[in-house]
Amino acid sequence: MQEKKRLTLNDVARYAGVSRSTASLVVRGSDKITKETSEKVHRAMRELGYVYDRMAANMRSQKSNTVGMIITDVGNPFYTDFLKGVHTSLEEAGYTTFLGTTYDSDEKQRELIARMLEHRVVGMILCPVSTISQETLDLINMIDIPTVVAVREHKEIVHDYVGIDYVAGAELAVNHLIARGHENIAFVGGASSSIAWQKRFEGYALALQKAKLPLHPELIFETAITREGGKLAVGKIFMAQKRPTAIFTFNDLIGQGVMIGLQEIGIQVGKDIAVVGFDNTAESAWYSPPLTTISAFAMKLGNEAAKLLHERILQPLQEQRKSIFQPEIVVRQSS
Amino acid sequence: MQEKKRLTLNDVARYAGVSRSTASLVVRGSDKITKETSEKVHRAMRELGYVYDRMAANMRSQKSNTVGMIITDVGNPFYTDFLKGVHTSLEEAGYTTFLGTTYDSDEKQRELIARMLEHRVVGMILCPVSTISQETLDLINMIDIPTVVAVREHKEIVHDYVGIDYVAGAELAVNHLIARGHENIAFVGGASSSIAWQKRFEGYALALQKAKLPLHPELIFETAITREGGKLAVGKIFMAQKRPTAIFTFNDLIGQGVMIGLQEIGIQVGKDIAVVGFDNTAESAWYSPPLTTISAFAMKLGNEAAKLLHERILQPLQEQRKSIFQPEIVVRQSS
DNA sequence: ATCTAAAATTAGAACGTTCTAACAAGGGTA
DNA sequence: TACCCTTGTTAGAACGTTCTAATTTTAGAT
Repeated sequence: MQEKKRLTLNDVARYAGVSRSTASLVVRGSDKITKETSEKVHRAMRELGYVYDRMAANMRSQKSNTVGMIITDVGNPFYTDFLKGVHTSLEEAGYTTFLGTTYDSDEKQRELIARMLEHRVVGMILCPVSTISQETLDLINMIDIPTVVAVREHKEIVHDYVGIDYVAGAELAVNHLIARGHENIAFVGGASSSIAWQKRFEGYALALQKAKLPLHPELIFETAITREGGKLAVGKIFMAQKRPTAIFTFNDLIGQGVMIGLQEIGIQVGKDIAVVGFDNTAESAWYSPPLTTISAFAMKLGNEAAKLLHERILQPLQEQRKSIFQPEIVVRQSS
Repeated sequence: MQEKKRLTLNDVARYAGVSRSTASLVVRGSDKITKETSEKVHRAMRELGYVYDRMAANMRSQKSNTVGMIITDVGNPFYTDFLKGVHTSLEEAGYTTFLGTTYDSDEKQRELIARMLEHRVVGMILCPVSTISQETLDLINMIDIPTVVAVREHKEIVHDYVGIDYVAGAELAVNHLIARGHENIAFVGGASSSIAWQKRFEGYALALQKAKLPLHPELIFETAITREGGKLAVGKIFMAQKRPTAIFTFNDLIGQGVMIGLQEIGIQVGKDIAVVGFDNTAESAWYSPPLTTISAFAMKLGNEAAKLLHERILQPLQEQRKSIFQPEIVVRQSS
């Protein structure tokens, strides 16, 4: 089995009758090269079937055009929307992206960050896991390349941040329900240990307080962040003494699960009970009834994250930036 | 602004009092290294904050652990399920993955393949766009690294293939509807120019033929492959003289759109009319009514693609393999 | 002590590109 | 003619690692 040697710029140059340096300038599209030389070299590349070795180039020039993108879960529509936003923007700007998924594991996240750094990415977009250990926090703050943290804020992290105002979003949702005349509003889903939960809870409590309504702790239900979790919660909700007339859920996924659970026991969503979600993932418009929700602009968020990253790569020394979107409520038939 | 020089293995070696070669062996976990030396070096790395340069390593050793993954659309749940399968399996096997999305553009696909090759990926998983130009076909067949083509088969492509038997799947769906007593079964969605459509159509026609039922061309509707497309089709379906009592859709996305469209005009899915989808994406179980569908095992498909790729990387010279899953029907309330 | 084989370490070339600085060719000016 | 400037091209070092082959150290046997 004879090893066929890899074609290098040297081979191309020899074939075209120029020096390797010249060939190198040609592949990089330098304007110091005559048209004829350029054509000669391009023809040689074509005829030999040359493939540029970007790794060698990157290693020599100490540059790269790859960025790392670490998200939580490709199964969660919010993150896929976000991913889509990031990825299309980055691609437009000419970057190639490494994908990493943590599945909310702190250790996995550390591992992925390390790996991205070893690959000499030129920047990183990071959706942190929900509960970060001190060790990981230190690692994140030690990252010395442009990095944008997205979706989950953490005040001790020094990098740029892109996210939405969860407190305002939750307030918006609960205000909407209050305006519809509801007084017993449940808050369903998520884990109270995560910052994302705490922010939403803050908005929930704030809205009740401003409307001078009591906060009933027995109307707070924690669940797994899946449709299944939402569906299972329905049973618990109707076990409680205090029956809610409206439900605000941690996100759309859970909202959808709750709606299904309710329908299964014969409760009509939008009529017997109101449900409001959070995230505005694409599917929510397509449920029956369509789910009222708080738009988190996942894709726009992704675009913005990519934009911030790109700008920081071009200008690494600017001060920390935070880009926080104001959520909007999308009223549909579920409430 | 003083440039701080990058830390290299040389620095680590000097600090630890060994040679660079030894340090190199340590980072690679060679068993020829004494425990003490290894510890010395590791301590040095930790204390200096050394970051391994995998690109330099890859370039010297002419190896790499990155693979390219080119899919059509992160917005399509089938592909995200598939992506999840591929990605988790690859990660498990120790690869780092580049993500590329074509949005079904032939040119974009060519561009992405070229870029992946330049990055010296060690293998590639490719979901081809629906209509491939000859130029792209040639490019794909010229790829000289392990490559697995997934989801869309193309008989002229020489690489390994992972997919499902679309003909059998469509037949399964239509048989199910026939068994339920339906005779006028519409086939809705997709573009007849794509192979994916033709295969499904073949199964659709075959099932009708075997049941000695006539095929009504006026019951075939092409649409965009989105929920919107499915919803819009509903109007057209009821404009036709021949009213179907059952609808087989190109995929779940369209099936979901069709269901919503039907419900909006007051038709009860599962009672007045039956709908069967294709793909079995996670959402379909969560619609109301839950959508009967053909399971394409998107995630399993992804796992299998990753497995085939891994095996071919380890053994490049084996003959072409095709792994074709037999679909299964998942009967739910929509039919 | 001496020899030998095995084990651990090392020097220096190599990977395929880019970078630096130097060189050659041509054209304008004095 | 000599000089300089500009434009295009090039030789050889450099990037940070691994590889090959050689060297040193260690351990066991005599």
